[in-house]
Amino acid sequence: MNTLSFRNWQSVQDEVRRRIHSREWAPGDLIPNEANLAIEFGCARSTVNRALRSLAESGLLDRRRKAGTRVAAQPVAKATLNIAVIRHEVEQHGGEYGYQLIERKSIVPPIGVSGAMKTKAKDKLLHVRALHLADGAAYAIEDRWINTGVVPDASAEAFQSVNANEWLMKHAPYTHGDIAFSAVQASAEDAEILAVPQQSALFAIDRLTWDSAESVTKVRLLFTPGYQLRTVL
Amino acid sequence: MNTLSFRNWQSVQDEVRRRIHSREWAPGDLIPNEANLAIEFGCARSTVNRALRSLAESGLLDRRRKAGTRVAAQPVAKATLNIAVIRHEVEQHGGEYGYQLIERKSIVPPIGVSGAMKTKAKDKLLHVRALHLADGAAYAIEDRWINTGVVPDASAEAFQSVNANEWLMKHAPYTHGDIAFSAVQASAEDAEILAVPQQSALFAIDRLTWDSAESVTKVRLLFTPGYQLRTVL
DNA sequence: AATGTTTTTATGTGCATACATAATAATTTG
DNA sequence: CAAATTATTATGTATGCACATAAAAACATT
Repeated sequence: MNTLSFRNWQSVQDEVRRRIHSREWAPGDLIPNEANLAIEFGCARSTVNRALRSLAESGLLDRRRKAGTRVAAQPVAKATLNIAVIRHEVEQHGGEYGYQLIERKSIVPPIGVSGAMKTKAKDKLLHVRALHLADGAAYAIEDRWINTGVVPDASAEAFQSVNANEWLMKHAPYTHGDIAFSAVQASAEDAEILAVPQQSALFAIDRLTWDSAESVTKVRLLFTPGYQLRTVL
Repeated sequence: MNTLSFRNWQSVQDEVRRRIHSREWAPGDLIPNEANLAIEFGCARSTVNRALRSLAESGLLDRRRKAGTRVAAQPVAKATLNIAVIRHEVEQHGGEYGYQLIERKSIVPPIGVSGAMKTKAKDKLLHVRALHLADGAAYAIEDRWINTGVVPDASAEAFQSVNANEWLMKHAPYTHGDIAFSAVQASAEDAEILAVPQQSALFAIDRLTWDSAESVTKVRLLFTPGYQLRTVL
């Protein structure tokens, strides 16, 4: 075994990847510890650490103190999606972005919404419905609830020409959120707005964002048939 | 300005997060450089680097050499999805996992499939269709093509009791892949197999994995209505 | 044998220092 | 004045060392 020299963490990572891929280190196997790998690779332990940590983050390795590092038995495919701003998404595909407000009013939301947003059942929320267009054609319907208790400025905004997503991005900070993807059938109204057959399968993104313990906004985006959300593994 | 002491990278990260969240550092703003932050925080530059690098990875900061670090104007919501093994997904929800082979044969695929998999148009591929069950009820249909040129062992496997995904995980390494999510209408056949109304909106996951320049497998999973893929931001 | 305690060990992190690299800014040159 | 050249600067990374921490393993105790 000639002590080849891997002088940077990327090449160490590549070498580890290669060994896993070639089954030299099979799924479930315990691999040598950092100190030994450092000796073998002719670099500092911190360099090995950097490489292994990065691989662990991407799900290829499982690491535990004292227990050591092993090749993930089930490389849980971690796909990182970039939930882009719709404007950018449209423009990136060479289309011209358009926006159209459908409805905007302050009302008491259905119990499901106030429940999810943890607002008082009788509190009014700002309801905004709008249409996103690509080259003049419908692209996605947005149905949004805004917690004006948390974002009072929203009450003064018409959302006539500014879309709510971009406005909120600038004016309302959030700490975390959850997001869900699903497939839903187009309602009669949705189908008409999107100009697609009734019962069409629409791709839905539901997002709920929070500022600490308070909800900021809840939004559902319904995309026209054919929409795909893609990423790499 | 009292020099508070942040002795670990997590707390530095928290403090940076706080400043961004409080708009002390607004979206688009250039923040102080690592060296100065290190002085202010009373820690080493490498600690600051660790914190900022991590924030950049999660999309909250944009960093460029010499240009410095700025708060992302559009915190591109990066959602990391864990595309779990179906068995685990079912079992995690407290269900009993079941598997059922529908069809398995070696045939010349449609031109769309050989094109996507970059195999010769006349080469046969192994086509496997199967059903994943949760508590005896249909959960998802799997429609898969396996490149037996790359995974010859698959020809000898019946996939009668072992599902193809788990078998491939163990026997076929891959270097990368792409994945796409979409909504599709159930075909008559799919609807029957899944025992759902025709034209139901189904959530579809299409995955294509590669071993260097050669495709390993192409699979489409169609989930029963109501399926949601969730994650946090 | 079951329980609690101590040791051991591999990863996790912090620090000081040095140098690499990319990209901008300043300067020189034609 | 435009183009090519040379600083300058902020991030990126490698290294050696020290110590922290989680968890397994060994040991002692009841």
